Amino acid sequence: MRKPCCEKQDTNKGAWSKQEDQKLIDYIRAHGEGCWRSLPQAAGLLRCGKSCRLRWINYLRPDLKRGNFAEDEEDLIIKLHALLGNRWSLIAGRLPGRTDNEVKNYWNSHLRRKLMSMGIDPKNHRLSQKLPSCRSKSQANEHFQKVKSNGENDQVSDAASCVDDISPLPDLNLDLTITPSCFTTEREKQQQQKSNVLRGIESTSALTPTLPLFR
DNA sequence: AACTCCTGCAACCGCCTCTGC
DNA sequence: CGCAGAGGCGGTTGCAGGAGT
Repeated sequence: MRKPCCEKQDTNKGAWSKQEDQKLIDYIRAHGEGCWRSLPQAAGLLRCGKSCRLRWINYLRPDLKRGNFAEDEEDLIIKLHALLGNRWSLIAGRLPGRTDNEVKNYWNSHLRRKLMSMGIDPKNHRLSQKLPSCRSKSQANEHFQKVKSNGENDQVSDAASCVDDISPLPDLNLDLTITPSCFTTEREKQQQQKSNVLRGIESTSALTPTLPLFR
């Protein structure tokens, strides 16, 4: 059994109070982010470091854009989800002022339902009511077997196969270009390279996927 | 008005990855 | 190279508030 991230006794849990928020803000303004484990004690907070980090990143950071998602943000999330799967931090990285938690929540509460209501399987972005690009029963079976053998949880490869399989429909919005220059951190670049390898993309040059997106 | 059900979101948990030694 | 500690991430939970009956 793994050791807990911090001593569980003597730490507050649940919703943050205004005083706690203020302490965290004041401390980070004075000392900057980093060393989350020692931060609570230094800031006089009875919280674990992870909790402080989460609170700051998801709620207190000054550059956060709060409120409803714009239509273009929705589009981008759907496109990126088709490309990356549940890589919420990568997706959030493309949406200035949005956090991975926010994007994840928005996906689970709004976008997933929206896609389902349009007859699209939110897991793999395929039309769920009729199989795409299968002209005969045998082709459909073959397709089904292929999906099955890929495994349900392999969302990245699944999303990628969706890119391969689906022929463009008339009202699709297909404009998505991701170039390495937009990956701001080394970590993101590494993660993107990893996901490229997973999906069998060797070159890290511009990706211009063809994804099903309905407007 | 009271109750139940549903929805959205903040926060937690546990695993994975990275980094320094 | 292997280990341990810290940070980061995605999945899940729990609660508050709104909608419906």
